[in-house]
Formats: sequence, structure tokens, C-alpha cells
Amino acid sequence: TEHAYLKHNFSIPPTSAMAGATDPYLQSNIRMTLEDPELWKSFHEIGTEMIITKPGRRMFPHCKINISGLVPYAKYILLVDMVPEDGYRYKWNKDKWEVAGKAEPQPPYRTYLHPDSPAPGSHWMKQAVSFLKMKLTNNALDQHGHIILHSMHRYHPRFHIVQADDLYSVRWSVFQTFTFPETSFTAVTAYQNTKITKLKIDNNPFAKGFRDEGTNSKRRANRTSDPERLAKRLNSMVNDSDQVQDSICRSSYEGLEEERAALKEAEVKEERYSPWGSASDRESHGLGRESPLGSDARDMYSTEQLVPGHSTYQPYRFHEYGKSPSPSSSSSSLGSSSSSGSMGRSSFESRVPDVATVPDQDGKPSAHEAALPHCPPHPSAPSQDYAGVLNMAVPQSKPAILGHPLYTPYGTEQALGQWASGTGSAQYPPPPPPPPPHHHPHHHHHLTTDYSSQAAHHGYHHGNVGDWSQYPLFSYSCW
DNA sequence: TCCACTCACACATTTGAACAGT
DNA sequence: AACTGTTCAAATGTGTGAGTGG
Repeated sequence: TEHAYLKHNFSIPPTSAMAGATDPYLQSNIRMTLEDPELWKSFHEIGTEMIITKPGRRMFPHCKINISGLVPYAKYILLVDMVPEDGYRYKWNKDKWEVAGKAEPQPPYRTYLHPDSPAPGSHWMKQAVSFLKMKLTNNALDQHGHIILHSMHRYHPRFHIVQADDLYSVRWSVFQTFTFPETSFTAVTAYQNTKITKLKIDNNPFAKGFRDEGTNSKRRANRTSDPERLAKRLNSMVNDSDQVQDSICRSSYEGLEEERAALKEAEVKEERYSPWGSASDRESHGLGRESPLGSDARDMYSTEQLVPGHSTYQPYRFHEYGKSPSPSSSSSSLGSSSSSGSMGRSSFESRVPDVATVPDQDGKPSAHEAALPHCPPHPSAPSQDYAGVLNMAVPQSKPAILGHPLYTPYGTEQALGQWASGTGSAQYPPPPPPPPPHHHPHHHHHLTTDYSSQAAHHGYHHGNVGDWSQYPLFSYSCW
């Protein structure tokens, strides 16, 4: 199958455009495909739910991607963050999801850094890259660096590829972001839709024990009636529940997996810009969105160029994306002159946020986590300032891999919740009044309407762009 | 009563240290 | 010494379903 990803190149100034024709960097043609898209789609059709727990829970299906088009010898950093699908809170009623009200204020925003980062393009491309160790939590006070989400809210992961030699230069680098419509999900503390439960059990090896229905009920009989257990439980309740001792965090090296499943087509939206820029700014209009024609048709849009938007939301923008993904641009492009106005990066402000380290389990400062200040305002909480502490959720990794030490702490400042108009699967009917102006029930919308679009793009966007355009995705700080 | 959330649990896979063999 | 392969116990990852608390 062919890749149905949408490729959005940057729109570059005329003068640079010519350079782009010959400059391999400008010619960057990074492609990302989601592994196991069929599995994702089977979940998506029902309405994917991801369990979030206090100690942190992995996702299933796991986020695993294939990348191509990177410069083999250039170094890249891979990041993942979760973006709100809309500004609503949902509830499961009977057999379907319904809007239950406005979304809760955005919790501390965190970004997961792939433990192999930074690594050369050849490393990322040689095999599928998995984010198996990434965990989701509903604990806003989480000390392990997991991604914090609200239960009963919808999100979807974004994958960022940053060309940077080390974590310190991330802020100066060019980002390319990809999203896959079928990866959207509703965060829950307990499964709501039994169909999802069944799919999980049928596909997740760890849930294998639940496949034999006959033994389940019997095996747990009298579990809670045992006095000893009750005492134990009581005791545990007395202890501070916040002291989660899970060892989760010490995730070990998350290597690239050998197995390389056949790639199925996956819709990908790619953005080249600084995630710190506002999503709305990037909103593009309608490319491929809602295409009833399927991937083939969407491919026609693959040449569409998105222009990084001019950011309208000023604060906390870290830097601008360089117009050129060239290595040099990663550290200097921003500056200034080089990128021209068409990118609108002018609104990006370089800023070094306060950084707070997040201790890992040993109590030592986590080498991989840094809390960054600034939580983008949430549409539903317009007055909220950027005072939130943001963390880069970085699992420990084996430093030896590829000889690329993981530079420790660096943080991300984050971002914001974007309440892009969404993608909705059938299970998510458009929010009731007052619904967002452009909430599309069809998941294909996701593809183009989301954050990926660049605001400046041709000047037209969705009606609700304004709502979320002011929220930068996130920013990083370096120590 | 309702319902989102928490917890200990049984059972599954994965990890990684220790060891053996080449 | 450097690798590779084998064990196997500990660590981890699952959904369950009763219980909690607002």
C-alpha cells in the first residue's frame, strides 16, 4: 500500500526556494508511517479508550512509527505529546459517548522524549521506533514525568522530529510534526465501552489471562472478604497515595524493535514548524480534510505547502522555526535574518524558562526530566497564565546506545492545549451546543484541520481557529 | 442513587542478572 | 577477553470488580 501521508513542506521565501531545490536539507522529505495501522483503526472505529492511572499506564495499541527521509548522519530527537481533541469533557451513557461539559483546565503539560534521542537519522530509520515506555497518568502531581491527562477527555498523540545535535539545541531546531487520525483516544480511569475492553484483551499479550472467561470470576471469589486483605487495604489507604513507588519510571532503554511490520498506509499530517508556534496559526485549510476519496485522494494534497504561521500568541514562544531544516538552521536559523517573514516566526520569542528538575525514583534529579514552567492557557480557562510547570517526560535510557548520551535535563515548556476542531469518530458526535464551529465528525478531518495546519497558510482557516490559535504547543528550555 | 475513581489481585510477558559454553 | 546462548526469578504490564467517596 502506498503511504497516504500528507506532506507539508514549508513555504519558503522565493529566494530560498531556489536554494531548496538543490539543498538536500531543504529537500527534506521526511515521511512517517504508523505501524500496525489496522489495529489502530479497529480501535478507532469503536472509539479508542486509554486507561490512565495514578502510577501511569502504557498505551495500547502502542505508539510505533516508521520514519524515512531523514539525513542519515544528522542527529534528531523524537518527541511525543498529547493534544486535546476539543474543549469538552465526555461521559459514557448507555452505549455511546456524550459531551458532559467543558473540558477541565489543562493539567501540567508534558512531552515524552524518546530515550534514544538524540540519534542519527540512520538510527531512526533502520527500524520501527516504538514509544512503548511512554505512560499516561491522571495524577496532576505525578513525579515520574509521565504524560498527564484528564480522564473522560479526548486526545491524540503528536510525533515530533527535531533535527538537533543535542537536547540543548532543540529550541533552535526545526520541528516536523506528524499525527495519525486513528490514534485519537479518550482517556479513562476504567473502560467504558466493553467492545474496547474485549479488543484490548484479544490483542494485548499482558491481558491474555483474561481471555479465558470461565476462570475469571472463580479466581477472584472472596478476594475482598478476606480480613487480612481488608486490613491491608485499609492500611494502604492510610498511606499517602501520592508516594507512588512504582518503578515504572525507570524505564529501561527502549530500543527499536526488530520486527518490522508491514506498513500500511497511514494518514499523516506533517508539519514543519516549531511546535511552539500556535497550532491555529498553522491551521491550513482543508487540505485533504474530509476527503471521501481516501488516501489516494489525500495524496494529491501531499504537495501542499504549509506555512508556519505567524504566531499570534506571543508569550512563550521559544523560537522560530528556521525555514530551512538544515543543520545549521537548527542552531542559528532563528535568528533572524535568515528566515524571512513568510514564516511569521517573528512572533517567536526566545525565552529561557525556569526549570525545575523532577527527581526520579532514586531521588536523584532525573537526568531526563526537567520541569518547565509555562502551561499554555486552555481555551476553557482563558485566564490561566503560563505559570504551570511543564515537564519533559523522559524515561531513563541506556546511555550507551549508539554512543549518544542522553543529555539530561532539559525541559520543555509547554504548551497548550489545543482545542482543534476535531476528528471525531462515530462514537463522538459533534458536541452539543454550543459546538465548535467546525467540529467534524469524520475522522479524516483530523488530518488537516488539526494543529498541523499552519495559520498563515493562505489565510483561511476554520472558524474556531481563533479559539485555539493562541495556544502554542510547547516550548523547551535548555539549561 | 449515580458514577468516576482506586486498589489488590491473578495471571500474563518482559527484563536482566548469573551462568555456561564457545 | 569477548561473545553468544540459557535459565529463571524478579519486575512489569493487564483487566477485574468490589469498594470508596463525592
